[in-house]
Amino acid sequence: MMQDEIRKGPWTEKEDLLLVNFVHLFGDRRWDFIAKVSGLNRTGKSCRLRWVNYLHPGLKRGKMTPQEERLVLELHAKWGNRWSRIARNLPGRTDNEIKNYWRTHTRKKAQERKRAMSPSLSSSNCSSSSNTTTVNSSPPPRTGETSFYDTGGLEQVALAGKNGEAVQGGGKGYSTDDFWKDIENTIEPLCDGFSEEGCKFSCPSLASPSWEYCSDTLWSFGDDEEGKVFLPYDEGTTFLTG
DNA sequence: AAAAGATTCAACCGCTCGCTT
DNA sequence: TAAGCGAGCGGTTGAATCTTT
Repeated sequence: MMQDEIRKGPWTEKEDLLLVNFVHLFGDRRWDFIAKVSGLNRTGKSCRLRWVNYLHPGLKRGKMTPQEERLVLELHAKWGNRWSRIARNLPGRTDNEIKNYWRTHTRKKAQERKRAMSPSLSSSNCSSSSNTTTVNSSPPPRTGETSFYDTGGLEQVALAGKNGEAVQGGGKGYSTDDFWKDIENTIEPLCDGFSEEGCKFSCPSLASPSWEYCSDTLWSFGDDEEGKVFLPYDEGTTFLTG
């Protein structure tokens, strides 16, 4: 078969599209298999990570909302560094994202504390109670919160996939929704006549932006204990687990 | 306008867990 | 029951981007 030089490092748009297609064909479980048959020259692990952290259609990108921040703090206080567990209670957020957020958050706090302690020992600053919900630090406004993919980059890739080559920039006004519809269209021909028992996707369901579908993946709730969590997510959408 | 420093985020690594044979 | 394999998780790192001087 192909030269099996395992690729590492950043993913290209082409690889992304390829991966998305194959995940839709074979499901998001058999990563090793997908890695092999796709010809990506990536490890299954790498494919999974890319999918989970970046390509998954249910992902919310961009800044954490204050509610999410609060929830992260609360859950972290409860569970510690169980990022995936915490992530399960924040639909659209990945463990990696939360982990990164937490790191940033704690570092910032540490710095604040240091600053508060060193110069004048200002006693007024009692905000640094170990890990409770005193959140004064929403992440700094990152202008240009839009990445290539935020601005429809991946969508463009999808289109590119259709047209056979990459499209640069300017993917405005093209929603994630549209993207997944596109993907659907892109891969439908592939699905046709391909009956792999592992292909648990019926293509038409792909476009669903909400992807509650994920019964057994990313954001399945209530796998445990005090799992009843109110999620202040999305115009009043309330998830109750248990 | 350029350089330096700080921050964020994507990706890799190693370990553990769970399923299958 | 034990061994092997694949998937998932948490920690860590390095590149890219943004902010400040």
